[in-house]
Amino acid sequence: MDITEVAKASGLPASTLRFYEEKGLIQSNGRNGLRRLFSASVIERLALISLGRSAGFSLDEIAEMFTPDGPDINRALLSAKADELDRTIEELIAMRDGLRHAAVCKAPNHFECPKFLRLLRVAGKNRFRQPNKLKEKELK
Amino acid sequence: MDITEVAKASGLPASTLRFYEEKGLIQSNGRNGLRRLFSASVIERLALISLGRSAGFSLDEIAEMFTPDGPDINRALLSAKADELDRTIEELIAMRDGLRHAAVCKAPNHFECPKFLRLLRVAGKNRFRQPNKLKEKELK
DNA sequence: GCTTGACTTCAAGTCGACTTGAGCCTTTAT
DNA sequence: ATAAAGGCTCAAGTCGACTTGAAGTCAAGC
Repeated sequence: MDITEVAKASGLPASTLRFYEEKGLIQSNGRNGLRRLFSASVIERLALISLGRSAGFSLDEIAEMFTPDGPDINRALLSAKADELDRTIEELIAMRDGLRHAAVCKAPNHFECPKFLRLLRVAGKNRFRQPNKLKEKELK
Repeated sequence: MDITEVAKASGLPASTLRFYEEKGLIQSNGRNGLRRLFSASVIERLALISLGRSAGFSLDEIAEMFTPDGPDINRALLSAKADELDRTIEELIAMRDGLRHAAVCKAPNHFECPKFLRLLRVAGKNRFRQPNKLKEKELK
């Protein structure tokens, strides 16, 4: 497959594919003149990369997982991420409940509402970095 | 309170407080010489900002919420974010289950495991940008 | 009176994951 | 034969939320 086909099949722009190749996340198996040739299996690989990204792995972490240096490093890492996700999920649930409440709360000032204050305490504990916002292009 | 007290009370570095002030997220009420003076209420405000960040609002969005131009813009926005969080939570739950499964799965290749493939499909739908990783400093 | 240390401003740097641009080379259609 | 389409490389730019650095100001203690 050439890069455009891979781009279409995966939904990723060609620039990203080149970038991933440079990072060692995918390989092209040869060239046709200048042009990269990919085997069809790269699609699954890309799906796996998407999956990893969605689960919160960085590209570097994903790259490591693809070159198994140790025996069970992957499994340990996977479990650890699952645990991490678990915590994140609980935080988000508290957050969601708080938002929903705040949206309908009658109290003139949220600080007078005990429910809200409880939420505030939860949130205070979990200050983690947030994703960048999506760009227009990525939204449609 | 001076900036160091606020920093201690809020857990945020002074640089962040200056940055927030510049962005209009907080106000200092006067100076002692050059030095900013803050009223104690800034602490609650900062907690609210933290809360907003944790819930996925950008600083700009938070700033907007603090200057209510419309009547119920806040409530609508809060509800919308709650809905958004709800979707995110479901995705993360699928992701977590998938990771947990992958960590113990016996299949030599995950692509041969139906459970994993199902997860892969879910993940494929939700490619959203991920947070930057935390820095050392922020971890401890 | 002079150092020290905490504050100040303003500009520039950082992080990760890409994207964009400039300038070149090839294949394909006219 | 020539031009458009599309791939190539490499460097630089982008995004948001801060952080860092240089250079200056100021009050307090010796």
